[in-house]
Amino acid sequence: MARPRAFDRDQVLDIAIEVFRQKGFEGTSTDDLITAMQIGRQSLYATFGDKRSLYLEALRRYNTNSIVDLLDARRDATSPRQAVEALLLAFAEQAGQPAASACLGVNSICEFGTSDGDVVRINHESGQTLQRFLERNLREAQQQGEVDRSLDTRGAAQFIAVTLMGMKVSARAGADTATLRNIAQMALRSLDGPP
Amino acid sequence: MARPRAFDRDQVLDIAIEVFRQKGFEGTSTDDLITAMQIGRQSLYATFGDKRSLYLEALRRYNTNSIVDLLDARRDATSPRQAVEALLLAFAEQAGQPAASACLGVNSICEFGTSDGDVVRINHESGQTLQRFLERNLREAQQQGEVDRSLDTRGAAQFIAVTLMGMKVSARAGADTATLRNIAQMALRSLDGPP
DNA sequence: ACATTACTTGACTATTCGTTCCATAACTGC
DNA sequence: GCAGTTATGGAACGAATAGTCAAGTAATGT
Repeated sequence: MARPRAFDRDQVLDIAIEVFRQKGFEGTSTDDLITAMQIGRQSLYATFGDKRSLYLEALRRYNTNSIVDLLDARRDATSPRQAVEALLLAFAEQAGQPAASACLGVNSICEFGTSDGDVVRINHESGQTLQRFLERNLREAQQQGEVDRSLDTRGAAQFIAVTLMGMKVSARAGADTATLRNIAQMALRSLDGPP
Repeated sequence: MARPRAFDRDQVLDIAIEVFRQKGFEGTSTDDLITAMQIGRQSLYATFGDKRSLYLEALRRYNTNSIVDLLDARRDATSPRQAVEALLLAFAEQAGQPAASACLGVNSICEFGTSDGDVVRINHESGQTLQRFLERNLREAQQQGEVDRSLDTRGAAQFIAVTLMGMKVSARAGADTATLRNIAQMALRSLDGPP
């Protein structure tokens, strides 16, 4: 019917994600974006609306993919506790690499706080997804006796999620895999019962 | 000798800190600064150099004060383990309040990563101070049998520090005091020995 | 009182910002 | 190949940006 796009939408969106991860929202100019994405200025505005819309879409996509990657790590786990362990350790492995880049979700929280309702909503949603996964696994692990029976699984799931955020900041500050792995293991200790 | 400043340097620096905490480095304009600080543009440049210098000085001062506040929470503690507990719980109390604002240190890590050497250095320094405090207390607590004897105190101290960072991001996302307190308590569980 | 010093004020520059306009190019269904 | 439709490229917009300049003003030591 009409002239088709000369670029793949998702492909250039992934590039935008990478730029935003490295420079943040305010730190990224539209010039940075079109240079990295290798598309014209007009194409950017026609395809994604304005800079803010592009950022929100990038954040949505990043969070979704991020959760998928995270949950994918548990595929070989043979027990619910192992699933949680695998998630944390796989993250340590990946985020500790020198070339690893920042978490767009954590960055957006730090940059916007609670001032931007859309950002809050997007992050809350993916936060809930992770929370549900952790809580379900911890409950099951509890039933199998893999974690302390007296543990509040909801609180424990929140704790694991917060540890993960701490690890993300740590990784952004340059922490290596060994350090992150150790932190993951320390967090897992708290799931055990009292002496 | 000559006309004295019409404003208190530290006082307006504290205001700059507050602005940077809320808006980040890139998100803060020099207009934002002089408006909030209530000083003239020239006074800002004459007193603090350029925007970046002001930011670095704000970060240095914030980190120093932040550590002091944090360590001050342990003054009533009667044991090394209690000191660590008091630190985490006092932070939960303070950061969970609705009016609490962001941690400039964590924000700077997220915004700059490892790209700005000065930022890295400043954060590293205060990170080390906290790390030393935690490690010393955990070692002493270990000697008194308050924490697991087989624990690697250095790794445990790193873990506590990372948990604290996670709590900071959590608080920035809007977590309340009760949630943060629970996370602190979960982290402390990991210091106990195995069942 | 006066000279010296330096703070203050506000205008100013040059650049960069996000966004839009417009003419042109490219593709599809007929 | 033509008409209709949409993508593209570049120029241009006003607003905002970080930083500077120069003239006026206030406080101090002598």
